[in-house]
Amino acid sequence: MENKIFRNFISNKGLKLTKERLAVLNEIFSFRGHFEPEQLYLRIKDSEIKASRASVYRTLNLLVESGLVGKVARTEKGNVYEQTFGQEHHDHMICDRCGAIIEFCSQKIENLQDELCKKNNFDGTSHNLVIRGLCKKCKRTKR
Amino acid sequence: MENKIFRNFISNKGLKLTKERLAVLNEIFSFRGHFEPEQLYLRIKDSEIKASRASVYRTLNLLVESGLVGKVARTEKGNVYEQTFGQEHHDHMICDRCGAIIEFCSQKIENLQDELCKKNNFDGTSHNLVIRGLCKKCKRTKR
DNA sequence: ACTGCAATTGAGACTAAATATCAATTAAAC
DNA sequence: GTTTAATTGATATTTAGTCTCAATTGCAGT
Repeated sequence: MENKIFRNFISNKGLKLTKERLAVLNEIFSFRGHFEPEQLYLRIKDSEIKASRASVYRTLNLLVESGLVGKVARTEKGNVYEQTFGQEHHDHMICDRCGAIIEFCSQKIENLQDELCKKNNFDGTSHNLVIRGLCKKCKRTKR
Repeated sequence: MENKIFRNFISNKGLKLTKERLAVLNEIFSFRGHFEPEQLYLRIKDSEIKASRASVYRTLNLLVESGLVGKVARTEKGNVYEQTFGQEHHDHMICDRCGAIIEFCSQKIENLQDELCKKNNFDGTSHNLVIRGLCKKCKRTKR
């Protein structure tokens, strides 16, 4: 399914469907959860159909543009991504010490956002909410 | 006022109140709005009491720790900061077409976030909410 | 299937933000 | 004033991500 969407996206943009791009797509959709580009590259480097670090980064940008992948956040260490196709919307809490990511969703917050958009005459299409602080574990071992 | 808070913070941590640290503090509180470390360094480099790039970065971290300065976001180019002392908290809507930035604040959303943190045993210290879409003007002139 | 060609790849160079190093300096406690 | 640990600054280092460019490859047209 994501495969079809990607083919469509590529073709609409007049780009080429290369094995490297498919390798990146498949690797990302072979698991669930968050990932960083470098990790992704290391996985692909050891897989059947390989792709270089440059191609991984390039494809990642295409996938974000296509809507199949989303940028969760930019941390001290770099970008964190996740697949967005077929996933329910959710927001994130990120631990500043250990980097743990907690997902949550709140229909109430969504509703309030819609309300605020109306009030400001803004046609909202997406949003990104990140709460930072210390996770359960880290707040126990302060400092 | 921020001066006093900073002196307190420094003294409580058993650190030294150096002219370089004061130079950074004063430079930041001499204007309002967002800023990037490099810009800040360039301003300080040309001011009366100078500080090196390294000291600017080091002091910036101290100021964030003290709560006088907040990290607004981490962009592709680096961190963006703002003074937080004496400023009201706000979130942003960003227009995908013209880049317009609309500030808004909602106590209801803040409260819901606090609630969610409690529920997840998360010690939230800051949050960042960005809503993207089309602003008033741009949604009128659709495509 | 063959051809032509623009898009793509990969290895490594490059960029830029931020941190680390360490000898010289300095704030501040006594 | 002396002592001492914290701080500074010039520079080296790190690291995520982009750029370069010759070699390769997908694909449209025939």
